[in-house]
Amino acid sequence: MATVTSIDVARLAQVSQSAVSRAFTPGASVSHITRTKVQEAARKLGYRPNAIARSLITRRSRMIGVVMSYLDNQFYPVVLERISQRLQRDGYHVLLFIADSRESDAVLAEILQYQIDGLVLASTTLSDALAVRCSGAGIPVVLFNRTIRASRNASSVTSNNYEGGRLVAQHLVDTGCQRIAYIAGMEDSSTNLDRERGFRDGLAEHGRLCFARAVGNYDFEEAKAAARALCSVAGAQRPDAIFVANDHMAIAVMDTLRIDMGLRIPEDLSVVGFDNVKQAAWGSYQLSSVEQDADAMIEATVKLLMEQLDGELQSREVVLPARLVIRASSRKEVQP
Amino acid sequence: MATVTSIDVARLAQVSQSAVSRAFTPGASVSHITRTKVQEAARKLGYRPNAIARSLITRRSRMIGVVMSYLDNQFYPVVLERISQRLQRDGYHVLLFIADSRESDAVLAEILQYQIDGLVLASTTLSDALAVRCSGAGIPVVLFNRTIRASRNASSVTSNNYEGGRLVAQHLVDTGCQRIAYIAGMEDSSTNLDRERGFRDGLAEHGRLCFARAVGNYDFEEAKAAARALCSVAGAQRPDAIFVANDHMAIAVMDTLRIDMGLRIPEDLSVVGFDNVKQAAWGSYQLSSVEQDADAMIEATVKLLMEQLDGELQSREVVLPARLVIRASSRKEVQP
DNA sequence: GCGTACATTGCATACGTATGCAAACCGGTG
DNA sequence: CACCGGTTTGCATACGTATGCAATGTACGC
Repeated sequence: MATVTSIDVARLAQVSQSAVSRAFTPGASVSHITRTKVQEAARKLGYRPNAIARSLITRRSRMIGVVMSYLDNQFYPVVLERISQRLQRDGYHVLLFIADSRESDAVLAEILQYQIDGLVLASTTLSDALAVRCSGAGIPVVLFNRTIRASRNASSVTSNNYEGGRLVAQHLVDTGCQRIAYIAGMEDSSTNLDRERGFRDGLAEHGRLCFARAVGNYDFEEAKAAARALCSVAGAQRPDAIFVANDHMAIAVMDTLRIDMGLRIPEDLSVVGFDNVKQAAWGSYQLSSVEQDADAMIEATVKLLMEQLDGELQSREVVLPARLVIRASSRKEVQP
Repeated sequence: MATVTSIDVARLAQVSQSAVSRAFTPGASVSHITRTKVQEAARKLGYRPNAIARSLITRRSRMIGVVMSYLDNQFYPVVLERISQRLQRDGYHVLLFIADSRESDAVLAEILQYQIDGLVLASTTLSDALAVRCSGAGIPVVLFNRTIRASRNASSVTSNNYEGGRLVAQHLVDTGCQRIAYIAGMEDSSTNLDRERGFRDGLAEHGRLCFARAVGNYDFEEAKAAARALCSVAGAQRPDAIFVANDHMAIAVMDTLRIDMGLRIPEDLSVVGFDNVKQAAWGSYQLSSVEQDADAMIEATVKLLMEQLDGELQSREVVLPARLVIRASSRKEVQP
């Protein structure tokens, strides 16, 4: 019905369609008088420039594809919220894609048809090949909180997962833990690999080995099972510290240990997570955790995108510092 | 660079551009042989139909705008995730908009320029006027988890907030609570109004009045302050039950009561929330809560959108049943 | 008054696809 | 062979905007 175009506005304002277009283009060559005439007419008709048509000709959609999965983990909703706001500030918008099933690569192809100006991949489940393909197709790709092996093909932003893992090892050793275990996320995700490697190296620096290990696949229920598996043994065989690959799982672990198994944290067991999501600070958990600076990561992501939009073709890997936040879920006494 | 169009494909496949278009349109008039020739050529060139150009001519973008704010509240990320998946199944995509600041109405105008086929408003902070304007502009609008006064102008999907509030009152009275308080969300949001009204009516049915009231504005920190305000009084003046307008706040309240104020839940105080987010079931909280059936709400939302896309102009209000899930945060003993 | 530099305007075209219409084709029947 | 119904095809145009280019207008200095 009310599909009013620039031509309608032009007619009413007694100018050419070009003039209307220019009136809505900042910095275009239009006289003040024409611009106001056009704006007046536009207001009268309720005219809104058609972004689709504009995209077609400018070859810029001002849309950024954001791929996520796993919004259960509170880290990601926060990222999504802020990245969206951040992009809005620059006049970009987020075309959201939730990746879950195995066939998501196929479906994501659809989103690429929208001529998005860039792509943020924040999903662990998506194939590396996809990132390579996109970037090969000339669209800027930034991997968020993950990396891929063929790194020449895409930029990435992560926090220093390796160092974070190392800090945790250091902390647990320093506070006198003897049997230090690890609950992994998705085993071949880059975050998990880096965190675990840093953790093991950190232990090795003190001549320690990882006492036990289980896999939670970044899943709440699997993490509970992993905790039970690790701790359903006699006291001397039980870990006295667990590093869990992210907070989402660490919270599941804490609940299981305390409520299902009657263990005290940190008296019987230190627990440390990763991400420092808001829930880690909740009074009932007070979870020690490695902080990822979401704002800095987002700022870096947007910066990388914009650089590549401006033609800087080379991809970069940004690694931001990680910081251990110690709370009440891990012991504090320093070993003499 | 590799901007390969239907014309390129046509040339390679020795057919007209029309044929290419038809080869990619399900149910179009093309011979099998042509279609395969085209697909072959398309594959060879890495051709992907340009959705922008398609939208321009079909006047369907297959994009649905989704407006959210407040992803801290775990209810919304879950909704966003599922609604996105649900729409993807039907070949639609989500253009995300995060509303926060007061000027968001202006920025949202941008999103409307994208010729979105429909709009889901799941943000309490956005003005009613906006929904009316959009719907007036002929684009289907569904309000999710909220309603507006001028309801003829937009469909809405809510759970039965009124009944939910009533159930909570009933439950608290039944379990012998005497001084029943309420912590409100945003005071003029429809969810808060309905929940509170149902709650008060439920109390009134038993000849009770709301014992005390504070406002948390659906904010974590404000909810903590509200809890402190209500409970920093001598025992006999302290509520022995609090209905909190949503789980997000209820968890803040529980932490404050238990940890900052040393109260026991439910022995000293029953706490009941609303939404039944996943965290309510976490072992450390075991929060009794009114369940909103997110899947049913999403299904209804998508159904409404599709109906209106098919030309059914009339708007409808869908109200889905709410159900009280009783856990350990509220007393169980039934009064004789 | 003339020439020049510059700001403003309109014309025409392009972006990549979908689709109405008429032409071409195909197979079968009389 | 002519004819017919049905299918397939290509031509031409449309969607709504941006922009290069030439044309027009404006102001100023000589």
